[in-house]
Amino acid sequence: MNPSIKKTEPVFSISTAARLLKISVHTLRMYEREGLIIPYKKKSNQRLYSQADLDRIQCIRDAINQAKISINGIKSIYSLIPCWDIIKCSAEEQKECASFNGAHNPCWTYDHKNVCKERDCRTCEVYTKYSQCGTIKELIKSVSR
Amino acid sequence: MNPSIKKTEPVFSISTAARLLKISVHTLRMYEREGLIIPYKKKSNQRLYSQADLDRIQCIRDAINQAKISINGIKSIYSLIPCWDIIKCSAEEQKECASFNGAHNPCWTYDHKNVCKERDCRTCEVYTKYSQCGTIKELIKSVSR
DNA sequence: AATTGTTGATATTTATAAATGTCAACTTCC
DNA sequence: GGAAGTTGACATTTATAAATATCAACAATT
Repeated sequence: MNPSIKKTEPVFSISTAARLLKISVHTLRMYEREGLIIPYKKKSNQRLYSQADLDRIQCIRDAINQAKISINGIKSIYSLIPCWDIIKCSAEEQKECASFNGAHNPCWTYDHKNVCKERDCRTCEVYTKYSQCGTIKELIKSVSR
Repeated sequence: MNPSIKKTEPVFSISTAARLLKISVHTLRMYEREGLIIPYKKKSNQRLYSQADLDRIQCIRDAINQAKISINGIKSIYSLIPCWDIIKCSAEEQKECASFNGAHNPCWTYDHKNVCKERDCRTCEVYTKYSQCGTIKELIKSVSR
């Protein structure tokens, strides 16, 4: 891979991404509809994927096909990411946050308020930290004493 | 329910438990084989279930049938419970613990060493804290700063 | 301006997880 | 001691999640 291109740079069209991952464009759109991934969108509404996106999607595929975790299972796991700790939102903000209060879907699938409002979920640490497989437990460890 | 009987007292036979939960005995044994539940075992190897067991199993069924989380998904979620924090095991002990080191199954499905060796998983807080649905996120919150 | 690719929506197929069925050996408990 | 219940192992069924297919409207690329 060209090292001058950042891993987070959205450069692959949906058909290229599908070819590289050996899946169909339908599947890629399905994962997006389910809230598992957030591809970059051009002004014309067309999707672009970065290498980091591809890595993340490969993890999702491994979870589904090898680990046999259902899509809803993956969403539930994502919902356990301690976003409130990662972005250090205040107790006040936590009080009116769906993610903090027992949500069962990833935080980036909800409407945002407060600190999160200013953030782009696609580039937010909460979303990007799971671009490598199996990092959620590490995340939990790092926030626990 | 008779209030003099503790919720954790193993009193229901497998067929009674199945009838109360409206499922088959096969399903109960399957959940056990998968490591989702740990029923009490008589000396003769026959199973007994407590009210807490029934509550827990109902949560599992809701996760499978309503939330559409696969059994492997539930196992993965259980594996995220910060047991090292709950039972306060030492850094030394963590080093040689499968659960601490990226396990993808619940800690109670592994062979135990150190502090855990003395514990009965069935009564261990790590296992019992999820007898109420949706408490894992609360657990993660409570251990994060 | 013509070809190739993308969009979202709906319908269909397929792969397989979850749940049952069946069995013979063993317990339990009137 | 005999009926009713339980055990584990293996086979089978069924319910449905995941993946594809098809479509007409729109965008991009040459």
